Amino acid sequence: MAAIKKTPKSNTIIQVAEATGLSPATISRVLNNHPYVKEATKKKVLEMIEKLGYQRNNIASGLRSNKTRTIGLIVPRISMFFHAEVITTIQNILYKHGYNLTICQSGDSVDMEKDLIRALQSVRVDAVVAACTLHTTDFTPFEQLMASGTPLVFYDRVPVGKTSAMVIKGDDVQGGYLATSHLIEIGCKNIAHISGPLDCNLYQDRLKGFYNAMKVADLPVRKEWLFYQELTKENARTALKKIFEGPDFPDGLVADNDTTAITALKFAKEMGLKVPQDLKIVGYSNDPRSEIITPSITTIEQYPEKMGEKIVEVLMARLQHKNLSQAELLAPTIMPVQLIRRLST
Amino acid sequence: MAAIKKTPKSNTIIQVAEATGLSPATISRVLNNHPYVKEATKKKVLEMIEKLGYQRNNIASGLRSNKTRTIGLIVPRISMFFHAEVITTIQNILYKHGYNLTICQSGDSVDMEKDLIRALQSVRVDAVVAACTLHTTDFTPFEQLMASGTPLVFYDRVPVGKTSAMVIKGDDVQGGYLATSHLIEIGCKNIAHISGPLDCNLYQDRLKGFYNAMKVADLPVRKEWLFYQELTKENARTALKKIFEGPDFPDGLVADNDTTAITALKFAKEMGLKVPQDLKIVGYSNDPRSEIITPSITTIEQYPEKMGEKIVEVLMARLQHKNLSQAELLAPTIMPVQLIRRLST
DNA sequence: TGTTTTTATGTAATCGTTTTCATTGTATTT
DNA sequence: AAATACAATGAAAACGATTACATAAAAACA
Repeated sequence: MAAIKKTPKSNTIIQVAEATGLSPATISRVLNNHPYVKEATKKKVLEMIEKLGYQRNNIASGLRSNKTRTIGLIVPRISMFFHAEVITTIQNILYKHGYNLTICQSGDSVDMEKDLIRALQSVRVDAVVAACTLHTTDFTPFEQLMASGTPLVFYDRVPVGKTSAMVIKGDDVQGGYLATSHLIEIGCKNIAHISGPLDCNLYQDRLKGFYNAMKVADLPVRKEWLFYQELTKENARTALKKIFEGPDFPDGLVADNDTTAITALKFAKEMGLKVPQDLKIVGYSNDPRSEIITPSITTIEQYPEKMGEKIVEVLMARLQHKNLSQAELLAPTIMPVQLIRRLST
Repeated sequence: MAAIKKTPKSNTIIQVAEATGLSPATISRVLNNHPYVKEATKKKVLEMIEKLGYQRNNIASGLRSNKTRTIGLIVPRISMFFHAEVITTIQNILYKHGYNLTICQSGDSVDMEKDLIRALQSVRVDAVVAACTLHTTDFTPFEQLMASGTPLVFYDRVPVGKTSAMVIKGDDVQGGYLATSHLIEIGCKNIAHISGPLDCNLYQDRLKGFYNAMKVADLPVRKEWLFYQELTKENARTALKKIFEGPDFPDGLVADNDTTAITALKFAKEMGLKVPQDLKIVGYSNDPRSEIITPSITTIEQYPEKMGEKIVEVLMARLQHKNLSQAELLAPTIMPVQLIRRLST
């Protein structure tokens, strides 16, 4: 006959209260370092907590106080270099502030994203940080989240219209401009551009930057060399095939992510084109792979750590003082980008 | 005079009860699809829930039921390809089971790891999944976690001694063996090995595999070509410098991760050595970079998705039936690995 | 010294569920 | 038709903290 396994009962504030001869309220005050607690009692309580190995139950605490000290984060994929870096920075800083981070991946699925918002809402996170799906055009789930009182900050992939959420984005117009004008400066006259779905602010902006640069240089934009699909390896290949079925070839390519730039590099090699002599390529994001490949790829650095820092800064300001000016809340913060020149150009 | 902003009060089970003329208990039963609820009432309740936009408060639910439907995960870094893949798989499968995942990064710091265990404990996760720090030798924080009743599964980086936790690891002995014997088969006689800290099961095992292969081939192991530092780019460089200051050079290198293999490739290029002619290199983990670099690097595939699936399988078995045999709980599961041959060998 | 203020603590209500127990109604058995 | 089972619901007690309110003790003031 097997012994009945009883779950080891973790001890509570009440155990601590009894052991010290104080009331639960006082223990709670010590835990939350409330000012009105005598130094001696505080010490006594802390010692007892240590002795009993007491661990505050954040679930109970959260229920009563309506604060979970947890931030939810929704991101398309943690395996994307840029996002991994942003997340790590956020997590480290939040940790110092005593907050936990719950990381969720939407996998670029709008439905999943919607589900995740609900899930985070139902665990009552104190705030949400989100980089949207490529295809998120309906922001009502996010609006509902905010309506229920949860602060929300979007980063990188943000709503295109107006929103009452906080917004932190990279300077993608500038990024697109830098990439394109760099190609122009080093002599490209016929530039192709593989961009992403225009639902997404990222690609809208980078495209705008592209057009700006072309206009400044007075170069014509060839529509048949412009693509707006999701930036996967496969899509890159089909786009490249179309571009290089002629009649003439471009001498420069702006790729809106590094995966596409890498694929283009391979494709060029297969076609017997020399990079950078025959074709110059610029990527986007400074993925580690872009540095490692031969030739290394010129790309746009987005400074993910800086963005992570800014996100937490804005978030904490909102969470703590919460008396931010309207202006401060409504104006999107735009983070600088830089061109990293390498051997592909 | 500014309008006082009152937090929008999210509605509760009680609102739903009043709106339907039922008791909170019944609403709760519907929510947990308890069998004893009339089909008609169930329908009525669900409609009202929809209508009111009611959202279950998982904090309250968790407090009462002692189940949060959240799994905690501790991992050194999400930016490591292998872990990112494992995590994504775990998250997707858990999601289907109705569980959330809280992802934490230890940054390979033992102190941080300890803190994270406490943090997860205090949010009362239903279970913890962990890949340890490189330097974790004291497992008492983990033991305490289990003592408090939280199921624990280690994966990849696991305790070396005996543990009552569930363990899922790659076949690193085999991995080390495959890498080494492959080099031997293609003609290497003088093989160097850059491994990691031997505190970690990974490197102990891979080293064991290395020794096994060398022994089978009756090749001598040169201690001055053996390294046990953390596998960073910088450490790889210093190791390589030592190896290649002579008097003679190895013709093969087993690198215990791909970062090291990549660094070795660059180093060889700088030295004017041709890979694979002068030096053959094998890496570990099949990081995407290993495929992209020129020449592409032979490496050991660890099938992260398979491991992720196994982790959830074991976890759910434990969480649901929890009547697993002792044997099943105590025997570590070992996942197969495979050599991916590329141009570096 | 008596009164007021401040500090330190306790009492008890509360957060929103789940769940035990009790109760009612309906079906089944004899 | 009476006795018994079972299905469907409600009432109220948890879960473990926080916190508004009450009270006691100490300090400051008059």
